[in-house]
Amino acid sequence: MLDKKYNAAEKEAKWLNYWNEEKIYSFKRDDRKVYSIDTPPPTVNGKIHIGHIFSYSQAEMIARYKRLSGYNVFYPFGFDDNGLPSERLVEKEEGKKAHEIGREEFSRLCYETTDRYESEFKNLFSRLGVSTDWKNAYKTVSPSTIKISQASFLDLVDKGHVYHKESPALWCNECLTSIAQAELETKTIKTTFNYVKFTTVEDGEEFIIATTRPELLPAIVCVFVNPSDENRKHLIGKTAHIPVIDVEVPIMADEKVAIDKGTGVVMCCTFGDQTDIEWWKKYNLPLKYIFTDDGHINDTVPNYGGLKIKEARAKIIEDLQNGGYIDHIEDLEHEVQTHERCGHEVEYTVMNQWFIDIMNHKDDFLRIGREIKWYPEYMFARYEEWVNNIAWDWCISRQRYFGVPFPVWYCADCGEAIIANREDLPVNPLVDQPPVDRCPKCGCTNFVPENDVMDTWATSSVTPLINMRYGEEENYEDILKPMSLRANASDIIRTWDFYTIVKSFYHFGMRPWDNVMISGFVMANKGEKISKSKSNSKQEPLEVLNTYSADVVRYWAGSGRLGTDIAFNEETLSRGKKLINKIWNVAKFIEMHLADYEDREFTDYEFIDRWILGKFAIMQDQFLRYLEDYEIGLALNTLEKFFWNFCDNYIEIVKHRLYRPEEFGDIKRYSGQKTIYTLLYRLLQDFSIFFPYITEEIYQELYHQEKSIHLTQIEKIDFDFKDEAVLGDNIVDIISIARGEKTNNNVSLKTPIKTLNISVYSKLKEAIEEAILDFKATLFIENLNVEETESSFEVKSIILDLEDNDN
RNA sequence: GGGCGAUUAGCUCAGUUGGCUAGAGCAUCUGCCUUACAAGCAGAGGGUCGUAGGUUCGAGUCCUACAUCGCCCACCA
Repeated sequence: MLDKKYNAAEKEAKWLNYWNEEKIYSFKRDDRKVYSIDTPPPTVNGKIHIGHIFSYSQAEMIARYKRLSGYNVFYPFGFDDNGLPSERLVEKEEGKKAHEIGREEFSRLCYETTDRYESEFKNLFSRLGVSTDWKNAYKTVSPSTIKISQASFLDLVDKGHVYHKESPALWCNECLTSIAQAELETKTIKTTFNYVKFTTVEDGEEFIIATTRPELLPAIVCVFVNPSDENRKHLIGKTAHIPVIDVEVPIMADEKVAIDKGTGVVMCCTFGDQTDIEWWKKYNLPLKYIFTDDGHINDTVPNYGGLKIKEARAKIIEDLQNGGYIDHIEDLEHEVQTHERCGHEVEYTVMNQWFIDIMNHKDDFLRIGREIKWYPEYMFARYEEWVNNIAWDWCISRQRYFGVPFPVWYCADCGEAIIANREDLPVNPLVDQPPVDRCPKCGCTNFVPENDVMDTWATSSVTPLINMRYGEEENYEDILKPMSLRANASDIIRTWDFYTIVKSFYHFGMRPWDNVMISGFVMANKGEKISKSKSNSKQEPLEVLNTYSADVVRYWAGSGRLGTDIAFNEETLSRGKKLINKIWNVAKFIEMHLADYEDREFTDYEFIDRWILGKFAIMQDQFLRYLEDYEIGLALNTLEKFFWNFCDNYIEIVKHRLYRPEEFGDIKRYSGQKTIYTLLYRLLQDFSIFFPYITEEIYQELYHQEKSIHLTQIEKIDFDFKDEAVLGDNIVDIISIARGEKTNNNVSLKTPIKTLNISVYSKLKEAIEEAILDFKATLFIENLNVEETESSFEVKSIILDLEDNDN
């Protein structure tokens, strides 16, 4: 027997435990088709926020849908505990910087801390009802993952897509590491635009350069004007004298200078921005690098050495002003590039870095991107735009500690890079010996290890390889190449999706997955994104789960259109709560009427039963079509709408027949029983995608043919009652009008109708005659007069038995 | 500046390839204890579908322009 009230907390704990013990979601190879999902390993940086709940739920529902559709679902989970986010977490918890703690101890703390958070994460996601096989869970710093990540590196080395080079790279002087273009976040800051007077050495002509970064004056190597700039092209070929710094640099011509921007004269420093690097390469300019790694001016710079970058800026402006070299200063608000992990402005540095070639294969990445089906389709445009706009190869080395080490040593004499052998992986060059005794180039016997570790994306971009156990003897390469689905939020299209495509193309020459499903964001308030740094997410996932139950939270997470942002909305949650409650109550009602029910072949359905079965068939068709397009929210909406109609109209009509067999006969009652038995089962299956807990509870009480409702399969519909679906709706319309009449008279719906006069088209008349007992019982009709008309229908008059109501 | 999306009832949102009178929930108002459910049920009011043009027999839906909001990118001279 179902309980009178549904106690969500108790039941959810019970079934979660049951699923774990019975291994309901475990993955085993069998002869079914595999549907595989590449799930984002959440970054282990301390907090799961409500946004995770949202986007993971959506992919999870697809896993359940595919399972119900008969697929063998491969749905693993991972934790991204590798790299800078974990390091920052540990630094924050310890209140110390990594270099103060020491490399070895720091790594130990990273492992310990991430382990602790991962078990919390696991509990939270399990609680949410994530139907993953935890046996296949991975971490991005485990030995097996390091092995695969290093193997990926070796494969790319073999294929010539990796190079090691001294090259300008983006540098974060807060995190003390190089970073990749994808890790940049733009930020608006207030600064000043300084108009500095320069002069030509040849004839002392004054010209002005506007700059926001005067501290770069000591790094100036050249001045550019546009060759077609009529007012300034006479400067080309002359020499510029730099005030205060007192150096001379050539004035050159380049088309890239915008005549109307600033003063039309640009200084080129090494390096202030992307264009500087381009010019530096193009014209083979000298290198004057003036910053230290931790954001100071180099000691070699007179007067400014040792100052922080911003201090130097202030001082040089002051010096320029004192010397009369400032024409004027304007306030300016502009966007700067910052490191997304810490929010600090990035600089450029030149050092030895490992790069993956991106620029030479953009066309391939676009082609592969087009082979993948993107849901919603327009998300492909974001990918395409990103690929088209990439300006750098992918710098994968990080001057950090906690991550996948490069399997590389260098010859101490000649610098030749020695790469590990594949069979020795995983290796840590800081501990392990190189695979050769002598440098193959110069023959010396001294080696130094590579200190850098890999970018965290270098590893998370191989999640399909991790999932397929790439390079292992027992692997899933045959079933996961490609995987069926990648699911993630729109913010990591440019990183996770893009880099995974890059790697998959280089390793296998093919797409990593067939489909990509992109979810939107949870907004803190309308139009305000939840920010990692601002922590403006007011809803703690665990608290929300405790308050509303997992099923209800999933109702919220499953609503809305795919790819569309959503706000955390109490109203949606209370609507979900009501729906859950209604499911419970109707199940109780149905259980009550199935006490003597035995399932057997039966085709002699009553008209009203055929109506609701026909309505269900139409709904189910739409429902499944939405799910095929990964439109969870629209599918749920369709299902929900049908369900309320089922409760408020069908059940209200059929209940009389169920309660009073003496009046209607056992066969008519059985028809109703069979209908509610069939439909509740099918509804539970559909709802189980969204509400795994309550559907399991009801299924186990009422049906329990399988070990779990989540192991059942949606069967094809073998009935076709399209005509009844339309005619029945018209009958319901008439019922609604008659109910309205009662309501308008402020009387109970039980009030008898003395006489109901209606006129209806002939087919509807036949239907009403067929459904006459149900119809009359539902409205408490004493006398019914049905007139026939050409088309349409009308309620002519309703005479209520008001006296009866007074009793 | 470039790309993408959004704009529909007081609020949150559906509205599929153009097709009868534009829908739902919440909120508001009016009723109803009805042998599952008052956390319920039955009703009512509420919209010139962002603006202006265009295509069409017909436009919330397609096209163009504009406005507002959001996201991503570029912009450090």
